[in-house]
Amino acid sequence: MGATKTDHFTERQNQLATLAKAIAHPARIAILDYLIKVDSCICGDIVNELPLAQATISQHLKELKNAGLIKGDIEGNAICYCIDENTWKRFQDILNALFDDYTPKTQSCC
Amino acid sequence: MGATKTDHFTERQNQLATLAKAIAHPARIAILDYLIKVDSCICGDIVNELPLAQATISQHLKELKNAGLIKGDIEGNAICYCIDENTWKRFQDILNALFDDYTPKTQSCC
DNA sequence: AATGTTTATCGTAATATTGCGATAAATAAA
DNA sequence: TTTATTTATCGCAATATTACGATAAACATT
Repeated sequence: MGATKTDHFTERQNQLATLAKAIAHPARIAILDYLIKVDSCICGDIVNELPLAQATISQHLKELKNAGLIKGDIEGNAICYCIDENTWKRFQDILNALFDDYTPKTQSCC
Repeated sequence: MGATKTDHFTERQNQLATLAKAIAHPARIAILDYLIKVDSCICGDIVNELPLAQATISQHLKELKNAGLIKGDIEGNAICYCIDENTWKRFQDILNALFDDYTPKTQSCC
């Protein structure tokens, strides 16, 4: 096997899993950190910021894009990346809902 | 290769990546959902709730436990699982910080 | 002691991820 | 047009993940 059985779970569970997987790698978090830090669309200087080969970073960018967390526009011979506000917000909402649902119990068996 | 270069990234980036990876699967989200829903420590009826084999669920539980998101106590011949409040809170804090850092830009190039 | 119940682990197979060099594709600059 | 610059993709190797049957381990029940 090795393939996740997505059809057995709810839409929300699958969505959250997909978004979480997108940030489940330090390099992709570093990319998002940088996108947030520079506070503007960046045109491909991520390669100089991270200790990874260009091909590897391009792949990570692709995964972030597939998950919808970032988007990119062509700008000359460079590409301009920035955070996708909508997906970002949805991600935040789903997580907030999850965290809100949990209330620490006073009487815990473990 | 195939192994992530954790040493090149910050402690926080690696921590967040590890926690995100723990919830980067619908089955593990379903487990957390259930743990939250029943609002008490559960003693192993997760197997009946999910459409997965017992061995598979045990493996997912182990991953959640390794990430620190849940903990389990032996209780007779069953095991009692519940959410680990501390890690759960830390996860929430790291994510909140990430989301707080981002402010949607009015002038976006993409 | 023998049997059942519950959870963990082992072994295995299928698939996914990570990383990078090489190369292609597209535009800019000369 | 030729040459750089920038990003994407291909192909490959190494490793990780997912899933499950079989089995072990631990305790409860009889």
